[in-house]
Amino acid sequence: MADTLLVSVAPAPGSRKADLLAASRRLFSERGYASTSMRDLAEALDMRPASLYSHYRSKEDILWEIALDCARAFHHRVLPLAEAGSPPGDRLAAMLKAHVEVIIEWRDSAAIFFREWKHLEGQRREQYAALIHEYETAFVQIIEEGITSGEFQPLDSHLSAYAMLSSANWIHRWYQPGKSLSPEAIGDYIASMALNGLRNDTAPLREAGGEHEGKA
Amino acid sequence: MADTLLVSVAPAPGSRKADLLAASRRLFSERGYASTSMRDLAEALDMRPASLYSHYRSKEDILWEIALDCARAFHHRVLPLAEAGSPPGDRLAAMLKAHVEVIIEWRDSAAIFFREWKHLEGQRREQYAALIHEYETAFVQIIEEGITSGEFQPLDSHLSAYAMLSSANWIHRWYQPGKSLSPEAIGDYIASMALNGLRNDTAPLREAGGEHEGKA
DNA sequence: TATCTTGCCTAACGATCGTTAGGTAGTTTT
DNA sequence: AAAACTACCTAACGATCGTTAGGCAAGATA
Repeated sequence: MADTLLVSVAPAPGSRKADLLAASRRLFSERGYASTSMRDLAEALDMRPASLYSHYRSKEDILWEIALDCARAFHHRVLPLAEAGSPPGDRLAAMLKAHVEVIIEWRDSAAIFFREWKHLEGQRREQYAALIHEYETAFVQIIEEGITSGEFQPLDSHLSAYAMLSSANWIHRWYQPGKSLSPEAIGDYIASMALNGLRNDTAPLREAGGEHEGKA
Repeated sequence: MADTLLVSVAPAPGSRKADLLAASRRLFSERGYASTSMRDLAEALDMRPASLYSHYRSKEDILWEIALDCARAFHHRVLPLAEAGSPPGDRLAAMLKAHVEVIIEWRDSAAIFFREWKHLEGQRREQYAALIHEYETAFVQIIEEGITSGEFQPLDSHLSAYAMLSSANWIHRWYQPGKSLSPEAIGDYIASMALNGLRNDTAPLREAGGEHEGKA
């Protein structure tokens, strides 16, 4: 659909433009887009604010490039895994694991993929919302496949997809490279929890799903 | 610890101050704190910007009150459920369900509990971070109880707690009253997914937990 | 050598920000 | 009836915002 958006045009590594992108990713992610001024970015790069406009025509142009970069990573590395021929559970686990790895690898801009893109305006915002919707739909569809085949419980597919993606999307809040588990181990945990839950299957089973249970 | 922070001093319902809080909750949640100006708030209430200062001494004072209100709801309605005498799995399910219900009931300020509090400064920010940490720790501890008793799999307790809270914290992004499921049903889904996972237990079992599985 | 381009600079524009000073009409308290 | 308080107002302050105009030195190109 919006595939032309996803063709990479990354600046040369080590160039001043790449430095600007890196600093923007970090500051937008830490403080938020609205709370990061062009003067903040300039200071981080030891430049004058006006000089930034030699590389980008506006603050929103920077956000747009960062947001697209991150969307590219998710689309290119996760979505192809939806199409393998294995059972839905295996494919979903692989997708979740790849999703987690992208989040960790793109730590600084993952927050932008989830949050800060809302500061885009007009057509860009609509295009980006479509990219995100397309991405989420891949998870919804594979869950529906699994429900149809009987491999998954007949839960609400949208709610399930949002729940498992959300559980991954918070990683950038607490992940610390070196101190936390490896990206692969975290991916395995998240995938396992989404598919098998926290409960130990060898313990006495309980009824699944949901009626009420003693609400105040 | 910071219990005095959690004593409610809510303004009378229907008062102008309550209107201001409601408008602030909605706008801070929709656009973010930094992108909402005092003039925006004034316009939403059909007032002049300066008049807001008859009710609050600063913009941050408004954020602080909203953030505390929301923290109160979580602490008062969820944490007591951690202390019942039932098995960890049952208590955790009840806590998650209550957590979801608070998120939905406090839809407009839940985003502030999770995100916008970072715009608090100095001592307030530290106090609020402590409140959130205290809240999360209750989930971590009950998971550790369940692991010790053998009811839960021996997964990382912090990671598990963050993952299940996160899966709930995204609800405010898509929940639409009337159109979505009831808060109770969503709470049951989230709790069931966290404990039992998506996979149907009557289907052929797979190994749980986490080693690697054929990464590219 | 002459011209063009690149990447930075100084200076400043107009808009918008949170906030304050000072006033006024209506209500409540003394 | 006098005083005090409440909830709003007009006007404006200084700071900061994204951005632009115009210049200048160094390297690339002709």
